[in-house]
Amino acid sequence: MASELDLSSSFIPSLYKPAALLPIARHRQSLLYLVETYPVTIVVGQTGSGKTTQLPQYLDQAGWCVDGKTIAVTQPRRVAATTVAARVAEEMRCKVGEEVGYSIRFEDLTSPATRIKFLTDGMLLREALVDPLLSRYSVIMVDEAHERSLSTDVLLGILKKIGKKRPELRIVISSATLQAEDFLRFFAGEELQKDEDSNEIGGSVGRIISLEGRMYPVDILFLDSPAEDYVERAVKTVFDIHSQEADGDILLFLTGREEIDTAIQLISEHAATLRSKTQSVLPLPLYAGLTTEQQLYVFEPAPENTRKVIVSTNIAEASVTIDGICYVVDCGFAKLRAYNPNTGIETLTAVPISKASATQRAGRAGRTKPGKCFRLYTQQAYEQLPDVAIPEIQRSNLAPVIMQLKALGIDNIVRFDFLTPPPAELVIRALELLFSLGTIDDYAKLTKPLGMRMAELAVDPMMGKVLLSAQTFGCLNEILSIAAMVSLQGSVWVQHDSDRKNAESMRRKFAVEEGDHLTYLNVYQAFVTKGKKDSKWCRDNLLNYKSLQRAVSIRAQLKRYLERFGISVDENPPLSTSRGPDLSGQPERVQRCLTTGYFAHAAKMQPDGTFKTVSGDLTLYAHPSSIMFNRKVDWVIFHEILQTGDKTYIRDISKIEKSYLLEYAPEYYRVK
DNA sequence: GAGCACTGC
Repeated sequence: MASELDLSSSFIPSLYKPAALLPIARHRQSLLYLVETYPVTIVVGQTGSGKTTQLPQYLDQAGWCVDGKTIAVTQPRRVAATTVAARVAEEMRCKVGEEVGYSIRFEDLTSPATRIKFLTDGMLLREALVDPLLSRYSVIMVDEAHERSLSTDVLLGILKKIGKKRPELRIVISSATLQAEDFLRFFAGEELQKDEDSNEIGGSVGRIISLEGRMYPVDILFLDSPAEDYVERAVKTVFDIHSQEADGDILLFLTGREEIDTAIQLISEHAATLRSKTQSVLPLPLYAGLTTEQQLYVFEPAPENTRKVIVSTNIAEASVTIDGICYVVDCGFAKLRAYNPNTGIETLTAVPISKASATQRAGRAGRTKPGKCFRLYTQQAYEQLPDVAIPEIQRSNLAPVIMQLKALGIDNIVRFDFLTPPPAELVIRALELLFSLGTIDDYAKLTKPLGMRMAELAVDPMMGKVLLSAQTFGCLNEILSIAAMVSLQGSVWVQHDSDRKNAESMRRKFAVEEGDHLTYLNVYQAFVTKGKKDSKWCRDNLLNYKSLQRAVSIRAQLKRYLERFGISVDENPPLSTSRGPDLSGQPERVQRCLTTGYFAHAAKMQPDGTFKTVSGDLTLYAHPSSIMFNRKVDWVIFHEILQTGDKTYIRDISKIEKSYLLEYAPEYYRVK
């Protein structure tokens, strides 16, 4: 899993530049002046400018942490928060957790001495639940804001609100060039003016400052005419580079696992035909679905006389940085998730990337010396790409976001100041779901205590409702484990293409007739008892050790929340599933309890083995990863619905009785 | 018979 890919400690030395030599050092005085003078500073800085590591230290030295205040620096990713903290701590000659610390879910390495704190932007939002004005921070720097992640966008809206109430608070936004003015305009509102003489933009609210990066030039090359098959064309390009260009590794961007496997295969086949005298080629896959060990190969130096060709998804665009890349081959596409508010279905499809993405991909070739980027599309096609991708907030299921905003005291979602407002249909759909779950009332206010508690739990609203119903069904212990397993999002089993049959029989060992949820419960129970939390036991059973460890942490955290609500968890009653002795009708309780949250995700199996939604207008397929794949059932509820290619799949499926739907969602199913 | 990338005290 990418989130567990923690390689940076071994790579810090190569990234090290003496701080005084970083381009940002020349701008120290101007930066401090801007932060001193204006509430908002937009820092445009390329890779290697040192903004993330140096600016917080300048601010600390300039006195922004006197009287016990802290500087917060947010990151969209956990790995970034921990590794940047480690580097800054080293520069400040302290241990992580002393003057410099970080805070991410399950790990809080901060202390009363901490003056610079790195944290995920999601984490800062959680802090705002307890401290709505984020009063302990004198400066809040939002790094990588141009990525426009869901939580970054929510955070920016919240910060604008807080800024009005705390004029002394300083907000620093780090952004790519393309969006800097949008950010400033957002914070400045109508007050922003453009000075035609100096071409400077600003007002009393803020200013933009640009820092040069430490990048080498990258030559961009386009195709003369469009490629018919970009995977084939990519492989041809790789070998053209190999035979005609100087030493240096190649990074090839494709959209997904299937394309990557095909390309690796083609490259291996062709490489075998090369004359033995020439330098050889080593193709390596990189995508989030690989295990950590498999991902680590891309960081190892290639053997002598060997050129690495890393074939990667978008993960190498921003999340994973590999040194030594001199050539980038860019297919021009990426798979993106989108949410259809009319059907409530998520889609995962390959779409053309933005100009900003294309620039970011090309930049991956210029980290160690001048490089080249081969774009597998025409310059004309490039000109037609959108400047930036549609932000997540405009293409996501907003139920969790709206629940969070309401918990932060923002009840009027329509009037909330978003950087880019989400489409009305998304907001309406989310409000409808929250209302049907009992999270909000007729006035769209969070209900007490249900809605308030759901917002505090770190799970999506449907599962939150299930957790908060579990006590009345007498299956809280089981639901806690199930909720933790479902939040692993499919990473319970490791995937091996080689022995698909074996994988299937391993899965069957844990399979439960009632469906995926109780199967997960079985796996979890086996892991904490028989498996003794043992990595070898996991390997033998093709289970993902790191994921299951994570499930243990998530479960413990959820349990702590529930106990804080006064809901006690009895760990003792014996578990029973259809595999074990059925002592108390426990599977049925779990099935009933799941229905209280997932009634809107119900489907009925047809004679041909496909499923139909309650309204009957959609044909759904059980995802092949489900225990319900190729099985006979009647009614089911499911966790997720996802359209890929021309089929719509449901995942994490459990059997229910039709009567449960009417019993637990009478309003929702009133007329049917 | 199959899946882009992230995240939550």
